[in-house]
Amino acid sequence: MRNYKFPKIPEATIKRLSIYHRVLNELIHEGVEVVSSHRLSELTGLNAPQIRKDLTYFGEFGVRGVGYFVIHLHDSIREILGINKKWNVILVGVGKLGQALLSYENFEKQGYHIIAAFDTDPSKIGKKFGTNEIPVMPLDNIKKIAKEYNVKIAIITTPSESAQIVLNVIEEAEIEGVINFAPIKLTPNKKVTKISYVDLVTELDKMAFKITSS
Amino acid sequence: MRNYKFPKIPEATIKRLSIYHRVLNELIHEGVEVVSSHRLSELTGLNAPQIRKDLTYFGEFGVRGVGYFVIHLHDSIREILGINKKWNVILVGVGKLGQALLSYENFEKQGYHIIAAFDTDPSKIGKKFGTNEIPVMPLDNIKKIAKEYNVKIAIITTPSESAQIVLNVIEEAEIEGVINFAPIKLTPNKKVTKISYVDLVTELDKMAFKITSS
DNA sequence: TCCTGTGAAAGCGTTCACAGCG
DNA sequence: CGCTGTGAACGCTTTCACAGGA
Repeated sequence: MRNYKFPKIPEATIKRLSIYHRVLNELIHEGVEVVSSHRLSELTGLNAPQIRKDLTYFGEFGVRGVGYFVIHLHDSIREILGINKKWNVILVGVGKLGQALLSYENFEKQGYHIIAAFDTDPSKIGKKFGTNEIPVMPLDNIKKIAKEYNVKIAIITTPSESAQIVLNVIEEAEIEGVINFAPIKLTPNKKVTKISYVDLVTELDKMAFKITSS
Repeated sequence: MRNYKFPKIPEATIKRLSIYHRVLNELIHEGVEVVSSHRLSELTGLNAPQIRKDLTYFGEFGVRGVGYFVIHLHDSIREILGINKKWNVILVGVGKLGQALLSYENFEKQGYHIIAAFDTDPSKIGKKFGTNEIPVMPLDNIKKIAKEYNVKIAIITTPSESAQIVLNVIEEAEIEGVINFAPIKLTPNKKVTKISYVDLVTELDKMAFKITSS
């Protein structure tokens, strides 16, 4: 397997790769075989030199005078992002938002399989959610399940008060990546732990500012 | 009212202001009266000069040798972001994710009031969701409700296929800001329309990359 | 002395013009 | 000729060291 530990890839480039990947998916379904950076620009709203630059961080995927072969580029991006294989994921905090994510079909479509959910509420344990019938278990089981299913990513959708404790448990289970929906800063105990934040109120605040200041 | 149309405020600064605001909220509840940029740094994980710089884009809020008065800074940020008043918001697309957001209490707490939800599914129309009993209406009502309640922000949680059509309707209703959860690029018809994207699969893709490449 | 405010420098990401090649 | 690949320039954001003031 190729080593993609390049030194200076902008975080924003990775985000855009994910978007190219989605668009290429659609092009494949439409039967399109070749696409230019200009066409990708139209489809994504990003500009063409940006797209070319992003791609060349990882190699030369295009053909000069022609463009990019859709399937080849799609596969290459999958390999780069590491999504050419299934990822088993767990979710902690089966409130409304957690339940919504357990039913979110795009995760499964993109190869993210939520293998189990966890909650402290006894009335939720044993229940199943989503079309995949994802079972809810007590937090004690996280370590066992994570080992058994090689889980590397966890989603936290607990209230803010519980999120740090949950993170501790998650790190105990050797899970490396956490997507945190709780609006609170988490402090990892291990250096390897990667935490990303999805902050819904912040999104609204940014929008409020834009409207107010325009 | 002061005019905050400053020329060169980084987008990232606005996001951080939202975070400072949240932390200041907590400090107020703890009865803390004064806070230094160093302490804010600990609480947010951002570094202290960054915090000072962010704040001085908008004025001088601190006292040298002392720090920032929590309540004063909190109020100032509210005014800057434009969240010193209630915002009426609508949500379009009452699927699982939409329903979860209709029940998301942090919106209401922060002054974002979802006034109504909209869907094309007749079986959903007339129902009410969330603790605030938010009613679901047909899309035809968007314009009327938006006018009546002075709605400036809409949240789109429809499937990708419907999102562009919904945006068109939203723009008809003179709504300026859209937070789009559908994983598709939307093309606004008006220059004033502001669109922000919350892309859950992209978050997972970024995490997959980080883990794979580490 | 302490902590904020800030200009200047460094660092980083994007844009551009064109070189390179089918 | 067309479209990719890319070094260099540009512009934006963060960092830093210290000036400024209670």
